[in-house]
Amino acid sequence: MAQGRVTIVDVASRAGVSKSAVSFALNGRPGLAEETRQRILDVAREMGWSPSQRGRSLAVSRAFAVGLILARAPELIGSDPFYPSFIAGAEAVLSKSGYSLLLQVLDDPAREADAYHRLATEGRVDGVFLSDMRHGDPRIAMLTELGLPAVTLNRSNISSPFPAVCLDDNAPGITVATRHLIELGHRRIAHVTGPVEFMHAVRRRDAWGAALADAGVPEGPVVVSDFTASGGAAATRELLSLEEPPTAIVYANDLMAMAGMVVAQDLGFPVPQRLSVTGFDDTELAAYVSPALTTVRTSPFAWGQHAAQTLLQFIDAGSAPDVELDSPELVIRTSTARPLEPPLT
Amino acid sequence: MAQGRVTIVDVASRAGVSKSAVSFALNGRPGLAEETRQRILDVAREMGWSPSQRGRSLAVSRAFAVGLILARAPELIGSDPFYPSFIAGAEAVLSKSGYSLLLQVLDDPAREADAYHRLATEGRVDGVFLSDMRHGDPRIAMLTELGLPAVTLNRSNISSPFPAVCLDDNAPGITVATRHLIELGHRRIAHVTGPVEFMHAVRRRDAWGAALADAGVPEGPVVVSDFTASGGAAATRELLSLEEPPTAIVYANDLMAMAGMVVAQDLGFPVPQRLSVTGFDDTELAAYVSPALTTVRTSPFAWGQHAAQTLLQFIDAGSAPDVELDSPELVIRTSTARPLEPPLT
DNA sequence: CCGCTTTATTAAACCGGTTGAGGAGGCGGG
DNA sequence: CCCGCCTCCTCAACCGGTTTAATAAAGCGG
Repeated sequence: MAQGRVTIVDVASRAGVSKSAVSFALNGRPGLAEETRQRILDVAREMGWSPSQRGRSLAVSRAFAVGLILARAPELIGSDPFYPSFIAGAEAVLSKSGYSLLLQVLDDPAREADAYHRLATEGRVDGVFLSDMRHGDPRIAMLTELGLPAVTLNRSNISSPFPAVCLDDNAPGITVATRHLIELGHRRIAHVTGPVEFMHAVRRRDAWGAALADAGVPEGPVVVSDFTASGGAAATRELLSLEEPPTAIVYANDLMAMAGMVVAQDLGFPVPQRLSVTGFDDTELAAYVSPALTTVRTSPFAWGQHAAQTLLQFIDAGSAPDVELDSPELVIRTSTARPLEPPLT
Repeated sequence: MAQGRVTIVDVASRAGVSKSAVSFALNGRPGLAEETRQRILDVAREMGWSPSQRGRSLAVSRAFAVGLILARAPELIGSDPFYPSFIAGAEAVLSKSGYSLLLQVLDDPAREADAYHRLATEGRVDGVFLSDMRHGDPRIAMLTELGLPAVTLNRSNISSPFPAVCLDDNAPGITVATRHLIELGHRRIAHVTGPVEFMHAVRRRDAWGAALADAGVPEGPVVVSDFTASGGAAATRELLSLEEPPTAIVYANDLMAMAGMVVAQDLGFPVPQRLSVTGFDDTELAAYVSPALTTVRTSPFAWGQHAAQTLLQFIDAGSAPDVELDSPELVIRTSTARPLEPPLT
């Protein structure tokens, strides 16, 4: 059974009307007697018919799908809890609107341009999410050229015709984390950042620097890392081998912070007694390591929801306002404390 | 510019041939002069044309996409590194074949049936991955009924018309972890498992039990948990409050194990001196916690690759053999050691 | 009872490809 | 010289919907 799929003409003939009538009924268009509409819908339900997305897509020139392209090394994707939650949030609003999410994962960032190009020319999607914004991000020009709608997750540093949905774009999360350390009395505060090609990495770095400058605290050392546990461990080892090791480290994500804490304790820097540590993300595990990690709680789920909402609106209406999500909050746990020796003021 | 997309007829007229000719050239069908074929392809490339997936899909009654439906709570998805890696692996082979991955995330497992139904009747996908197999999994009957091809990730306990791609299906990973603990001299070995509706949870439990029975070691206590850090912490607290606490715990994933280690140390059970711990997954962080976690290394990426390969073959040919991936390997680190007091034999 | 408007419905074109049947031209064999 | 066949290519139908324009029927004022 279920050999030949049931199509609109099957429904039409069963209901004794033309296929146009079925289409009208389905899409709630005016010009059909209420009774007829009802009968058609009843027959459709009874026959278990849903309109073929293929036919529909072709007719209305829409894919009813949006794309997300991840151009990160697979192992990095796995450890970062951001995407799954973001996707869950986006999916929640997409599926409600009959849209699907097309996910593409690239190991080789060089093939990224090609991937967007194909998504666009093949007409597989009506729009895309642009994540991990970079400096002078080339994807913006490319998508403009292709005529493919997009939404950027936070802003790039170049002007863009696409709406931006921002969460912690100016890194107030890092600002408040840094301030927290300053208030505790720290004066040698280091920073472990992500790859500098990412906007969010430099924004966080800048926010950290500005918070220090505001308080008249000299800028501590910075190590550029890569968001992985091994990178965080290496960066920490580097910082703690300095002649004057920092008394606190602001990490750009939880994973590096958690790995860093272990390294610190191994090197004879108990946390938080001799080293305070802050993370970023508030992954579930952060509350269950020892000491529990003080970190910045972001809400990727909400971010996904708003990004999807904005993207759909932009696709529909041709324009959509930027969205600024609530600043993330600092979750203070036990990985931060006053420094052992008070600073010489 | 880019107003009207370039279509097959544009290419045809530009190349001075019919659209059939263009189609033939594109799909490498015989019956075209080599020179003509080349000219057509040149024109197509020059005009930047890729065939519209919409038209193609409709004509050949194929979606050129496969689906993955995740019916887990969003926060659980985020912390589990399995899916991102699995998806990356699947994507690697899918995109090579011109297929896309449709990802759907459901908060409410009750809506799962509906989701599969729509995917099938709307014709959005040509097949799906079935993950997190459950006892007497109802999805198998549903998909059979819908005529939607599928591949199951490990087997269900009911017969299935779909090929299964198995990794650690009989949980040899847990077996070897348990044996490792037995060899170290442990005699009170507990187990923290995932929700029992999942096949893999009970398979792991059974493997643990069998390994103990094989060695003539009495079965230790079992706590059913939920794969989360908080669940792992709670389970550990429960186990260590027993009158006779275990000297070792086999956890069903790393996240629970890592949270469990912290709880243990807090309760005065230093790891590995008074408690040995094994995890499952070998997440990146596992090597960077203290003590470093002894765990079972699975390869979700390879699993994704094989699953996609098998699914495509099954869609194409109507049948595909089951695949049995290599058993995962035990990575011995420092969270396991001989028990303090030798057991009274 | 006619012509005009309004309402309910349908026929047919269209979206952009694929595909089976068929036609034009060249060539070899009878 | 004609026929048949092969090669190369085109025509037109088709996939399953949407949408525009046209038609049939009904309402209505005069």
